[in-house]
Amino acid sequence: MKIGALSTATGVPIDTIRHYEREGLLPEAARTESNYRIYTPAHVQRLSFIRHCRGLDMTLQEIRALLRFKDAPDADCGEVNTLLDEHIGHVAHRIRELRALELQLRELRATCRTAQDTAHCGILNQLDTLASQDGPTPHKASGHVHGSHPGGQR
Amino acid sequence: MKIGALSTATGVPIDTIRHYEREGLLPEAARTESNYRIYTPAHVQRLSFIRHCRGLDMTLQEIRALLRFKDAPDADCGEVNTLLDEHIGHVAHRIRELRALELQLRELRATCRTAQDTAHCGILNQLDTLASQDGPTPHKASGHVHGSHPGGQR
DNA sequence: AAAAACCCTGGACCCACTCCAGAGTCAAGG
DNA sequence: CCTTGACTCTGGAGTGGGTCCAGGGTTTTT
Repeated sequence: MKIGALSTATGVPIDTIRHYEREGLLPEAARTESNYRIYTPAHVQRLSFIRHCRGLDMTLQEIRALLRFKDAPDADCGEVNTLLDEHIGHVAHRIRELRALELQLRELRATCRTAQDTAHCGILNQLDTLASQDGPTPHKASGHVHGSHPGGQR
Repeated sequence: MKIGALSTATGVPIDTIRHYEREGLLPEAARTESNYRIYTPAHVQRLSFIRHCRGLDMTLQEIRALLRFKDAPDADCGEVNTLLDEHIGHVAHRIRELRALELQLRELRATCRTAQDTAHCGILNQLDTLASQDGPTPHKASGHVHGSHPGGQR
């Protein structure tokens, strides 16, 4: 199958497939005479695996590590556990952060119940006041779970 | 005060201050004869405001919008509410996603209690099996709250 | 006067894509 | 046979929110 077929088979955009190949997650595909990539069912399986891991919010690096374990069937699986435990830790950490955040935002929102002019807006005033004390700082790479906005996807 | 003083006063790295200026969040500072930026207490206040909003995980775009409202004291504050409500929505949405994710990850982790060789590792096998059905896909820009890994910070 | 500390600009880099330009390839229809 | 359109290729740029660096100039301290 060619790349378009792999794409529809897995639901993964073509550009992303090529990206995974460049990043060494998918092995380089065989080529036709006209330089088209040719994929096998094994590729479908591997791509689905990658995609599932991405769905679990793992980085490509983590997935690469997981794939290395998969490719070395005699290796110790303890490291797989470790990797996963760390990932769970990051996710749990980020959830706690976001919950604290949501609470703050709701409190902030409560300071403005009705629409008035911005000069008297409780929200803006509150943000000003909070700014002169010092509230939360943008989260640094404390874990590895990032903010509330999607990355580079449009 | 010069940029270093502003940096220590607010705890915001120098590079980040210049970045905010380039992005139009901080007004361009006056310059000395030798082209050094000179800041006033008003800058400290504004930078703290920005930083507090970033701490609430708003994008620079959202903060820009908020600052526009702040700079137009007669404008309708209803839009501030709307902006905040949307932001809260995104955060709440991402929390739900991450919770579902954590649950999945814990289930997955439970399939491998003890370290064996990877060929029999419940986790890898499980990921394979899940891959052939189809599980969750990487979250697209459904809200605007992104994944579990920090953005470009080292 | 020399050394250290500060400041400037402009550019590259991070992640995981996403989009695009410009070119080549291939199957179906006229 | 030729055209049209769908498909594929490569390489490069852009996203957000910074961070880091080189290669210079300036100011403060010793």
